[in-house]
This record gives sequence, C-alpha cells and structure tokens, in this order.
Amino acid sequence: MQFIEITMAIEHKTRTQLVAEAIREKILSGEIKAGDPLRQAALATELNVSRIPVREALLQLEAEGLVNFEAHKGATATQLSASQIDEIFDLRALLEAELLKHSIQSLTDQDLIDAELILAELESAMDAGDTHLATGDLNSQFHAKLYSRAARPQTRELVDMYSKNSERYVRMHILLAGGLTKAPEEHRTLLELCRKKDCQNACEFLKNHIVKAKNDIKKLLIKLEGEKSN
Amino acid sequence: MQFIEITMAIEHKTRTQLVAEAIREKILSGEIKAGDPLRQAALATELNVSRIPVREALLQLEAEGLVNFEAHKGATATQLSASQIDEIFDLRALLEAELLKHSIQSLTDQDLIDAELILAELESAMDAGDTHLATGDLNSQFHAKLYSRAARPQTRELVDMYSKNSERYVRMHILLAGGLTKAPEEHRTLLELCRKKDCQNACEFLKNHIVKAKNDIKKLLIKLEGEKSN
DNA sequence: ATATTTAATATTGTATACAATATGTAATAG
DNA sequence: CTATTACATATTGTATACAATATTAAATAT
Repeated sequence: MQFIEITMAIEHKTRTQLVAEAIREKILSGEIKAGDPLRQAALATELNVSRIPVREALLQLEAEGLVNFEAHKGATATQLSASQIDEIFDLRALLEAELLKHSIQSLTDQDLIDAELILAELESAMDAGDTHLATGDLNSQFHAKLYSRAARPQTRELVDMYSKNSERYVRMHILLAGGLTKAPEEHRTLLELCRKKDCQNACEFLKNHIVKAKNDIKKLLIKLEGEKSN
Repeated sequence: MQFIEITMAIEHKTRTQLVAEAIREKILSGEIKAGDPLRQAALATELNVSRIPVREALLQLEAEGLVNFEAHKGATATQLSASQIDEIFDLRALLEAELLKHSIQSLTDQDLIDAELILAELESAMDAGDTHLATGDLNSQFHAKLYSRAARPQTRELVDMYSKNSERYVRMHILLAGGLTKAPEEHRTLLELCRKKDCQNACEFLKNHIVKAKNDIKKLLIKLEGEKSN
C-alpha cells in the first residue's frame, strides 16, 4: 500500500516553486533581459498569486544567481559583465574537470554507448537546424552522462547552477553568431578520450573545450558592451 | 553632501537579515544541532517577528547550505555526512588554490606584512588558549589576506560559503580533539612560499593543508557516526 | 494484538492588510 | 536657473488571518 501511495503521489508543487520556474524561464529565454527590474506586484498579478510566493521565488532565484535582490530596492535580473562570464566559465572548467576526473574510471560501456547516442541525436538536431535543442538540452545531457559516475553531488549541483546561469548567454551567442559549429567534433574527441580512460588528457581537453566556448561568448559580449556605450 | 550621506547611512537591516544572522549563529555555534527541526512559529515568537521573515531567512540559509527546506515538511539544520564533508573540503582545496593562483603574483609587500601580523595574532591567541578566535576569525582572515588580490568575486563567494558551512565542524573538531596543533607551522610555510611567489608549490601546499584538515575532521566524524549507530 | 481508517492537531503555505522605505514631483530658497 | 526641501506615489517589508498539507492520536476492523 505504502509503495503505491509513494509512487502514485502526485507531486504537489507549491506556488513558490511554480512561480520560480516561470520567472526562471522568462530570464533564460530572454523575455526578461539582464538588468530588468522584477516588480513583485506585477509578477504576482500576472501569475495569479500573492506577492508572498513571488518574493520567495525571487529569493530562490537569487541563490541561483539569476536575480539580484536588494533590500527595499527590489529585484533585477542579473547583469553579467564580460569579466563575470569569464570567471563563471573558468569555474565551470575547473569544476567539470573535477567531476570528469571522479567519474571517468567508473564509466561503463553502456554509459559510453548512451553518450554516443546522445551525441548522434545532438548532431542530427544540429543538421535539422534546431540549435536550441542541440545546445540546451542535449548538450548538457551529454556532459551529464560523462559526469554521471562521479558521486560528487555538491560539485554536481554547483556545475548545474553555473550551467543554468550561463545558458542564456550561450543561447544569445547562438542567436547572434550562429555559433557552436566546432562543438560536435570536440565532443567526439572528448568521448574518445573517455573510452580510453585517459583521465589526464580528457580533463585537459574538457577544460579547453569550456574555455574555448567562453572566449567566443566573451568576444560577443565585449562587442555588445562596446556598442551599448556608443 | 552625497558622500556624507552614503558613508553615514546607517545600514537599515531588514528583519529577515537579522533573523538569518540569529539562526545562522545558532547553527554554527552548535546550539541548533545538525538534523534539528527549525519550527517557523517557535523561531518567530522567540525572535519577536512574524513567520514571514523567518521563512525568508530559512530560504536564505538553505542557499548557504546550512538548512534543508522541504515543502510542507519544514526546515532542518543540514546534517553533513562524512562523505559530504569529504567533498566540501575537496571543493575548498580546489577553489582556494584557484584563488591563490590568481592572487599570489599581485600580493604586495604590505599584504605579506599584514598576513604576518595576523599570523602572529593567531599564534598568541592559540597560546592564550583562545582556540575559538584563533580558528574562526583569525584563520579565515589570514587566508582571506592571501586571496585578497584575486579579483575573482564569485569564486570568493563560493569559498566563503563553504568555509562558513565547514566552520561548525571545525569548531566541533577543536572542541572534541583539542586539535589544529599543526596549523601554525603550516601557515608559516605557506606564507613563505607566497613571499617567494612560488605559485605552483604554494597552491599545492595549500591544497594539502586543506585536505589534511579534512582528514582530521573526517576521522572524528566517522567515529561519531559509528558511536551513534551503536 | 496488529493493521487500517478516521478524526484531531500541528505545521506549513499563501492571501490580505498595513507599515516602512525609496522614488519621483512640486514647491521653495538661493 | 540650480539646488534643496517637502510632499505624494510607488514599491518593498512584515504582521495577521486563513487555507492546505502533514503528523499524530483515537477508533474501528481484521
């Protein structure tokens, strides 16, 4: 009986969680742009809730780094400068390499096959021109598969947070530069190194992979920052 | 005029912030032990506020990793297992080495003198038997000084978070083991490497320093976990 | 007696209402 | 005309009140 109850239990999401999801998606999709103020009352009426869950959602999003919450001044979508992007991607390189290091030896043949399959999907999505799917979901699925044996939950959580935080910039980059053309081959190379259990080189390659992505995005951001001040 | 206003402006702390500080200190000091439930109503009446700021404070503390907040079940002080301690300290080693790497070349003579002074204070506090001051405040001041030129604000924030999160375990360790006797010499060695701008060795030494602390604490925790289940 | 259901209680989640703070605008002084 | 102050408005912060969920205790059935 208890089993049935547990498995059947419909996840009763709290309004705060729903609101957080809604606002998060607005920010990641670009509907709310960096720097935009997030008025509690407006969001509350728009989402048909009171301001309490909106406030709590905003606090949660602040913890995720998507929102700045200043007392008495209100919340704004975080505005990441080029230097902040720089730092975040360096952190990602550091942390993701650490995850791979702790995962690579334990990756099973099946894991590698799964990764291969995700990669194939990713490539066909790219060919179909669906860059959104290719970069957002499948890309992170591929990486997640490689880190899946790490048993490093807190490191994982950090990586997920920073990935999410970078996502809107990656999306923007793709939109404006049509970019990420080199990623597929790099992913194949990375996968090959994982197959060989070549920890040292796989981790180094991964770091470079992330830093390379960073530099692309940063270039774009610096250009945009320059344009804005003109 | 504006300058005066800014510098004189009394920080009007919101109740949420005050409550967060109060609860944080309760957890770090051990007054609230790991696993203890945090009842909103009880905290509210104790701190003379309504439940709203208590809830918001709990959310903030959850972001800091000090509290677990489960919908409809309530909040508890986080219970760190030995393996979680393990991971957190590994993260600290990784991140703090990264900070030092980005700071060491820019450390000024004055910085090194300051660090030396903090170290002297730390040693005299240790001699006076004030382990609380020596480990909590002065220890982190010393480390902070070494990282002070890093220009890596987000990495810094992470490090601060994890330091705070580890603090209660470090305090516990000192209480139960009278420990941290080796720290002073290690700090001197680290400082010396920083003087020489020997980045490679300084970072390696720092990592070892942190991992060593971890192992001490973990041993104690495993012993405690064992005792509990007997 | 044990297990299951039902009712009572405790606790959390959220709406509403009000208080405190900040922002913008008009009036005043220089 | 510019700068400053006083006021009005907008927005956030918090208390209270009520609704929803979870936990516990009691009642019933097996």
